[in-house]
Amino acid sequence: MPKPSTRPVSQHCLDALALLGQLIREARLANALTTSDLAVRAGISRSLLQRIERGDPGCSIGAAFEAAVICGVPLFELDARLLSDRLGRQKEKMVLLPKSVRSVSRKVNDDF
Amino acid sequence: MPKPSTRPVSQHCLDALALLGQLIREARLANALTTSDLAVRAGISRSLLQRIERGDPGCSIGAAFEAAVICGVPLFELDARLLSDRLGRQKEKMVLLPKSVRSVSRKVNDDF
DNA sequence: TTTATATGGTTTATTAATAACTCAATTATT
DNA sequence: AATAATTGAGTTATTAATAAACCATATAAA
Repeated sequence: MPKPSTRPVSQHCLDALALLGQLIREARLANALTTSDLAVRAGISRSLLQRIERGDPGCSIGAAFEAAVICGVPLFELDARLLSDRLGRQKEKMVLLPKSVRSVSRKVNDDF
Repeated sequence: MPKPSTRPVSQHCLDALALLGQLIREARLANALTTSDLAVRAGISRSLLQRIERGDPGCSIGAAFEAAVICGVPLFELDARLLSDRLGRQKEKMVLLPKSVRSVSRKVNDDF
């Protein structure tokens, strides 16, 4: 028996997870899919899909996103057509950013 | 040594995961946070944060969302202020939906 | 109302994620 | 160019997620 997860999660994060779960459930019903149907299509178990719809933070993000994608829940308000384009533009932006950061105050001069 | 995950994940899903990871990384750098900094604030290990930024589908959704929230990546294009409101409205919508669905063709009459 | 199906909530064995560490390579600053 | 810090990637022990049962309840259709 696995111990229940003890990782602290902020309320805002729990809210976002709950919303995603509800959106998936709503989209599933709108497409007239049973939990079993969607689980099979997503390649996951029905019990895992139930936890995803409940907004369980312990689910793998791959499973949750797959379920969302299959029943048409837009991730980041982007549809499939725009996603790859945005990925490319994002990469270009990243090139302009520093590869790493340093602490602003790194050595205090206190020999006086 | 745990076997590598074998769950199939669609390309669209992988793209969405990669985008989220890049957005988190960009936001982290914009806030001048090291991977260690953000990991500590999110209550996760640095190695897990690295996987999240890489878009690994096996990460827990709670860990990924927490990291995103902390460095200000908007989930579902919603900020914290609007999220709880939308959660409420979503619940109201759900009440109007059927609680379960049935297969359309459920019994074929083939005794003739 | 009856019947068949979907769902919610358990349990347990198996599988994979996670934390903590190490080390090499990059990167930013002086 | 030298130095110090960040990052990337790999390893292993521990912990938790997942799949697959099961059953009770709720739900939709006849």
